[in-house]
Amino acid sequence: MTARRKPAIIETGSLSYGMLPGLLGFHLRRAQVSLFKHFARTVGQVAGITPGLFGMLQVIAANPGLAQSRLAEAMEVERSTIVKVVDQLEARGLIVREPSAVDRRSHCLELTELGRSELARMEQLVLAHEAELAARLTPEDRQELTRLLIQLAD
Amino acid sequence: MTARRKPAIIETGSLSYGMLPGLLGFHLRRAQVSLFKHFARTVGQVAGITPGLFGMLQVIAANPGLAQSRLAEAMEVERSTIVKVVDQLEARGLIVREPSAVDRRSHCLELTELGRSELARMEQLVLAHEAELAARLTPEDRQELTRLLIQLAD
DNA sequence: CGATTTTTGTTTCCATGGTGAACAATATCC
DNA sequence: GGATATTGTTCACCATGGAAACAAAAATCG
Repeated sequence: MTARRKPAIIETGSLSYGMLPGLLGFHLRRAQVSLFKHFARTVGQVAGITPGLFGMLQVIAANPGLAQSRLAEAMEVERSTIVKVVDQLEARGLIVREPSAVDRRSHCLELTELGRSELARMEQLVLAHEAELAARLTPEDRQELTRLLIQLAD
Repeated sequence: MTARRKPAIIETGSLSYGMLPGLLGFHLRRAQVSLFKHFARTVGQVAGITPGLFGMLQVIAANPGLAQSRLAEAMEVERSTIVKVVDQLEARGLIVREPSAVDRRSHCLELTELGRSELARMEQLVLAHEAELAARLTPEDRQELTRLLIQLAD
C-alpha cells in the first residue's frame, strides 16, 4: 500500500521556513555561512587557509612560545583537537614545536620565517575581507553588531 | 641542536588574541558557540536534537510533501548531504519518505504522528531557549541584532 | 627523600556535517 | 525516439570536534 502523495503544496515560489526566521540562531548561522564563503573566496587564496586556522595562527603569533595546552584553553577546544591543528600548521611549515626550556613535557609554539611572511599576507587579505564585509553595514552598525555579539556570547 | 626556548611571554593572566577581537567573524563564531551550547543544554533534551536537525524539521513541517531536492535548495546544501539528514530523521521515526504521485523519482517528505508531537515539544523548548538567549539583550537590541545579521548575510 | 597526583602531549577511535563524482531510474525537451 | 536533465543514492573523501587511554614529566605532600 504505497499510497502516493501529492507533491509539495508550494510548487513554485519561495517556501516557508516555519518559525526559523524568528530565531537568533537561524540568522547567526546564515551570517556565518555567508562570512565563511567570503573568507574562502578572499583570504582562502593563501594555501586554503580557514578562519579557524587563521585564528590559531593569530594567537600563536601574539603569544610567542605558547604551549599547546594554553592554546587549547584560549580556543576553548580539547588538547587532542589542538594536536591535529598544530600538525597541520607545522606540515605547512608555518610553525614549529620547540621544546620548552623549563618543562620538558611542553612544546613551545613558534612561527617560522615562512609563517611570519605568510601570516603578514593573510592579515592584509583578512583586513580587505573585513572591509568588504563591513561595507554591508554602516560604520555605526558594524560597531553595534560587534557589541551585541559580545553581549550575546556572554 | 634542539635549542630549548623560554616559555610563553605571558605566563599568567590572559593572553593576546591578536587582531581577532577586531573581526566580525571572531565574535560571530563565539556567539554561535555559546548559542549552540545553550541549545544543547535545553532543546537537546529531546533526543539530542541539534539546531541543524531542528531547522530541517521546521522546513519539512512548514512545507508538507517537500521533495529532497527542494529541501537541499532551501538549506543551501548538496543533495547528497540531505540524504543523511533525512536518513537520521527517518531512523528516529520523525518523518517518512513517501513516493510522489506525479514524479516517481521524487520522495515527498512528511512528518509522522510522532514527528508532529516531538516537534511540538521541541518548539516549546526552542521558544524557552530563545527567550533565555534574548534575556541577555534588551528587546530593542534583539531586534537590532536580527536586522544586522540579515543585512550581513545579504 | 619517595609516593601519589596532576599536567602535557599524543594516539586511537568515533561522531558529525559537509563535498564531489558516479550511477540508475525517471522526466523532459526537441 | 533519442538526447538531456533531474532525482535520490552511494561511496570515498575531508574537516572539525570529543573521549579515553597512556607515557613522560612535573608538582605536591607526607
